[in-house]
Amino acid sequence: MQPAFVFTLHKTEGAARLSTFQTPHGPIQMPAFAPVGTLANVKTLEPRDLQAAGCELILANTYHLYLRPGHRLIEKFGGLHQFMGWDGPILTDSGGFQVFSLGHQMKLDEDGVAFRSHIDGSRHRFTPELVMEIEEALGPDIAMVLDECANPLDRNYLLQALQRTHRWAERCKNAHTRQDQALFGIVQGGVFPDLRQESARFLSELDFTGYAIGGLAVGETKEEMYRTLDETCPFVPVHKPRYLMGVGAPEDIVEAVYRGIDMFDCVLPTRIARNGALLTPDGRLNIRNAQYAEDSQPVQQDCTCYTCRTFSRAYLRHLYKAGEITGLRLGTIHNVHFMLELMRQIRARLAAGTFAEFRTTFLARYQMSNQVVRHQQRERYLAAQRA
RNA sequence: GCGCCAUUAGCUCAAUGGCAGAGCACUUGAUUGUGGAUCAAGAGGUUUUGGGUUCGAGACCCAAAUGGCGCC
Repeated sequence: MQPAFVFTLHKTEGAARLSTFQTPHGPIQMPAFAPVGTLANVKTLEPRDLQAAGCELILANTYHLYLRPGHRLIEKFGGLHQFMGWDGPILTDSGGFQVFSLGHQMKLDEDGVAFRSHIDGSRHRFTPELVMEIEEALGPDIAMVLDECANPLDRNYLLQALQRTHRWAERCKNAHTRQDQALFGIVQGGVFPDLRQESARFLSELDFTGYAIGGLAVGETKEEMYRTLDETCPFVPVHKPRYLMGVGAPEDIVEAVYRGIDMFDCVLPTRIARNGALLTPDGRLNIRNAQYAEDSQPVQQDCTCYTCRTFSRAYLRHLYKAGEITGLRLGTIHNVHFMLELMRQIRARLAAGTFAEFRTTFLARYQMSNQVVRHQQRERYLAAQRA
């Protein structure tokens, strides 16, 4: 019988990897980016929009869906894929992160975590076993273990939290039964190389289908995050997918691929789209800025997304200023397309063996533009205003 | 025609005769295992006009303008 999950490493360039991860709902070309659809919905988008952007993986959330509408209800509808009308691969986060960031009156002990709902204050308790039950009911292709995402700089606390997270990982592994669902472990340890390596070693022995690096992009500097990846990736299994949770910004993704990461999820592109920040190769563009009021160009000149093929910056700005929901949707369509196009370029460059060069030129253009080009644009705009 | 009330930032409104402010709107930032939220910073004033009282007036007095209400 054919195994449900096959990870194929096609090529490497330095630490960077070009690969494919086969799932029951299709292959995921890696490095991959997963837009976040916490509530079984990528905000403002529909499955056909995601398909149009070339999306091969989306993320949903155990904590949120357990609270509302409930995992048993989703199970009755045949699982997440059928419930939300998306037949591509889905990953669910375990809810660990959300309990710590959203839940009220959280109480941790060896057995699990008690918390109150951020929606209605009702009392709940997550254990590794319950979270596995919920994720199996939700039915994503990839489930995540319950972990604790602690302050990455608090070494004393991390020491204790790490042991518990490891015991929870083991319990998740033992409780997980679905063969058509992959279970990923989550390496923790903050910014400390010895803790990360200990975590990677411990989890490697449990033989998960894939490995996530958690607890980053939560308060440490970018330099600390990159250094932590340098010191962690060599210690996770080579022939398994590597997933950097919660990252990220375009520059972070390029840097993380360079250090050996295969997959990402992040709310950033969709969230900032709803606030008018649109991604371009020349850096972020805030479509609400006054300088775009009469700008007839598309958001991004060479972009093939529906938004850029169809509408001017002036029209988008108008929609945002007027609070029209279509603006949020068109902005989200563009940002998701931008991220997935970035991943396609990364894969093409890895295939061609020119990723290192791409990293340099992409970052130079993306970051320089933030400081220089946009400053010049702004100066020109202000000069025009004075005239 | 007479009487009463009102007039302060783009809008809605504060401000014992003693430094002219807030909310919204506007201009910029921020946003990393979702937050259409929120946060941070900034700009914005001949207090309707003209006189007067006072050491000092957005406030008190006189007149005008504009708006609202009431009564012949």
